[in-house]
Amino acid sequence: METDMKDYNPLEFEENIYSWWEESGFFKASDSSDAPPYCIVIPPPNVTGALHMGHALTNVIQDTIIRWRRMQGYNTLWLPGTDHAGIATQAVVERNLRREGTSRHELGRERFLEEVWKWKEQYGARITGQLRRLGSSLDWSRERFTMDEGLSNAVNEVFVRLHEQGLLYRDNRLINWCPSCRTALSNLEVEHEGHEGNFYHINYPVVDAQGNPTTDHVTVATTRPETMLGDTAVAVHPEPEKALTDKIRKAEKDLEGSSEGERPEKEAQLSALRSRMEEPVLSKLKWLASLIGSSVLLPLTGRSIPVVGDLHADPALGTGAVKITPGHDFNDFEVGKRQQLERINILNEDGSLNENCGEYAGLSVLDARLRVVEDLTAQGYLDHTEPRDHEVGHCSRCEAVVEPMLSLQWFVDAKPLAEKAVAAVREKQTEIIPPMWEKVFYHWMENIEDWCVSRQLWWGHRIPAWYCDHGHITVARQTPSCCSVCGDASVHQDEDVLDTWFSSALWPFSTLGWPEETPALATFYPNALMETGFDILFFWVARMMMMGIHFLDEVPFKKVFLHAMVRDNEGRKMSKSLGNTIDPLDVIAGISLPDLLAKVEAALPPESEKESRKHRILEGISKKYPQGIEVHGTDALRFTLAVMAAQGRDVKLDMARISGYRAFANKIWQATTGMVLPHLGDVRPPSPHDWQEKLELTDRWVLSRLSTTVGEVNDHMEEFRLNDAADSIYRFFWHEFCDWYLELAKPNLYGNNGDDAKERTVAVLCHVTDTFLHLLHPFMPFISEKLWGEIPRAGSGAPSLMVSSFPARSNFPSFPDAEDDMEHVKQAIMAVRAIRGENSVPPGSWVQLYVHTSDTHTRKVLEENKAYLVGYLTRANDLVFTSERPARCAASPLRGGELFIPLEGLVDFAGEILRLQKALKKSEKDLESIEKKLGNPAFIAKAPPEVIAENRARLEEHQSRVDKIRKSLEHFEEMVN
RNA sequence: GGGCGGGUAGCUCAGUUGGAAGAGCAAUUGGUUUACACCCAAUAGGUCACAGGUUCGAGCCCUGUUCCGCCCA
Repeated sequence: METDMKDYNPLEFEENIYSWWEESGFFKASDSSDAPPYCIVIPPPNVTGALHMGHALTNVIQDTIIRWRRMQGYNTLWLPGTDHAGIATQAVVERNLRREGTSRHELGRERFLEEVWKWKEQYGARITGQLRRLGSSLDWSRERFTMDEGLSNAVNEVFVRLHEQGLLYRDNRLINWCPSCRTALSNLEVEHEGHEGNFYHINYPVVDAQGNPTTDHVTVATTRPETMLGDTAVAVHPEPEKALTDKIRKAEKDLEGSSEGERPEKEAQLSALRSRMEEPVLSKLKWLASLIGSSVLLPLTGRSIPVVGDLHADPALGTGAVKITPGHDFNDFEVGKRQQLERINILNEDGSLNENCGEYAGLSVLDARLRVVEDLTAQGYLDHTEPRDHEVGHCSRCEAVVEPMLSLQWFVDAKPLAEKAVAAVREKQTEIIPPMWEKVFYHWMENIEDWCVSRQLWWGHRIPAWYCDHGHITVARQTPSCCSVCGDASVHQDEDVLDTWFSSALWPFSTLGWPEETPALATFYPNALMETGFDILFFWVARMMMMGIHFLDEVPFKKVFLHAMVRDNEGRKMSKSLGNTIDPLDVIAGISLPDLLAKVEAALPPESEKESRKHRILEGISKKYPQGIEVHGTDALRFTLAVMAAQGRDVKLDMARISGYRAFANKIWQATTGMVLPHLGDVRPPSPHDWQEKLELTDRWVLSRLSTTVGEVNDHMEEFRLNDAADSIYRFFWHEFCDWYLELAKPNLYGNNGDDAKERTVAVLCHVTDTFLHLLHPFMPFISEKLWGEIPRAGSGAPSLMVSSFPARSNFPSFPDAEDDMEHVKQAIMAVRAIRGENSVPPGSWVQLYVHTSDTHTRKVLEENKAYLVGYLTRANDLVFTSERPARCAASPLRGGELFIPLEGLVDFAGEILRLQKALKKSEKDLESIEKKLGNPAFIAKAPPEVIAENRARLEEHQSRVDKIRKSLEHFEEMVN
């Protein structure tokens, strides 16, 4: 061994190894292999972002699965790429332009797009760099970007075909509008949040046949009084009495079937309903119904608007009358369609009030709200106000309040597409893991609404639709020379682009060459797996399913594995504006506190540039990482994330946990470089199979444990239980191989047990290490590759661990008898250690061991392994088998015997008495519970025989333990007296 | 309002058809014996949120209560 391998320093070799893998072409998949295909396409990260821990988690899970499958002999393809992320990217570049004192409008479309491409090149490279640093074995020769030519063709093709099939249309409808991004959004891009607000009750005077206000009025209530400027009707229920009667009947039935706990609430609901049937409420509702067909005066505007009868007005709620604003409310829009009401748009694109609002034009929504309320009060129209929380939609990108607005946009008719996707999951053509997400998937898909796909942006796939001066639409794959309807040559293309998710929906097949019939597509579609966070189940998975099935008649992937969200250690979602995102690279390579602070500050979005908030965020970081972040290496981070892959919804990241697994990596390094490699020559030692006849108990034991571990790892991986696989690996290596086998091997390696013993032990060490490194590789690719490279092997082997064969269960023997016998040896050693520890026997002093046993097998095992029971592990100089209890001894029960250590002269006996009393108490408690169980006739009658037998054996064992400890205590008591 | 997930050791979390409560970190005591102090040995620490139920047997299944979180409307 060279000296530079003395310490585990991951930064010294991780990057070099990655470059070597990549240059050697080990990541490349084949389009023409006989091996079974296994393909994962990466969920493309946002090109202008930087990867955070969430991305690290998803990539580590995918890479671990891919590496395992590759080693199993699959033709694996893990396809990399990035997403152009329309709104997000455009916003970042625009912000940068503002800083430079210009804007996209000043630059013009073409030059602006050049700027965005520059950003894309710069930040795209940063992301692929991060992916490489995480060890991701991606086939970089197939890297894709959603706006590549091929993928753009796929987008056009899909747009045109959907249009031809009548599944994509243009319409003037109510959409979600972000006044800050100045674009339409889909429902999914709006996040709802509760806000404190007021419920304003406003009186609309009834007008007579001549159009003059009367003294009567209809009261409506709203949390958004400014929208009244766009009201075009007031709706009331045409048959309030009947509606209430139906509701009461239903509530009564509901009450009958409800549980004790629900009862009070249901009773309250029922009595509230009944009170609506009492006077004067009922008369008031009936009077409202009688107004249908007449009109009310809309205050502040001078307009008269009709009173319409519509079931949307609920006689059980409020005044029974509701204002209708078809231009700015989704429910009202539907009422407006039914009642053929006028739609008035009251907003400009920037969210201010437009010319339809008279004197309020130009005000922001919030200012208008204040002014409207002020004027209503002054003019006596405001009945009263009460506080009320209401839901407000926010843009998921910029957090601005989203406004429902009338707009001409493109929509996908999603229902028919969704039906096929639901069927595919029901029929298990695609399996969702964990299965609890199936329900969520079904619920969303079965209630899916049309998808608004046009965006008023410049960055993205320009909509392949052209308009002529006569208002005709031409949708085409190539730029048309004239209108397809009237032949007019004056056609111009739609200015808008498509929703980013429109192109990501095609990702599982557009990346493989579709619509061309490529060999890659034939080989790797459907993909084997889609692995991603549950938060984009709808954005990605659902839409990929819809598009994949629709255009290729086959599901895009056979399995969907959804992992948890990474949160900070307070359980908050990682977000740049909170400043709690961690760059995985900083965990890998470490970062000083000043550097970390500078980095976080630079990443904070401009909204956080307020000093106080910024200060708070930075202070939090200083508190959480007072020393910055230490070096952990990629392998430690990967192992931690793999262990955390099990969690359902949240992963709270704990730096101490990562350090713990770095210690594991160090342990692997130390054991391999310090205990295994130094004993290997230039030639690989023979396999333990060649030593079959001469294998000792300890050898057979460790080989058997290894075999079990191999089986467990494979089984857990099949079920996507990465955490259990990682745990098996960890426990075997540290707590079985290192804690026991390596220690037990020392007499053979360093002592005078002869060449055979040494060579045999080296053979086992080499074999176990080699196999273990294979198991470890998918989880810790770097350290495993590095150490494996140091083991001598025959010339014809694989060039790299990553392309060698993963161990299968059948390759190794299992020795159940050795595992059982080994327990005798371990038990005896642990007993000596416990006695020494608990009695504070001076570490330097040597003791004598006595074992009393009448069981011949126990005696044989201990005798044969006597060499391990004495010596440095126990600091015992001899072991003597005795038929009698020696005097003045500490004692410990063994299975099938008892162990004694004379304490005379070493310590006083008080400690030993205390120790025995504690042990007795524990054993008695165990014994009692087993006796109780076996004493129960029902247990004997009904429990399976093997469970009964197991408990009988335990009873016997505990009984004997208790007897032995009691005798020892008696012995001491006699002695003391 | 509808739905989902969670409450297990001081902390972060495992616990796969119900059959002896686990890991890591932290803690206490002792230890540099020739792989490792990123270590070794020993020890302590849990009414598995609460209340019922099913069962021979419940952390796990059922019902209810409560607290936390998320999603949808």
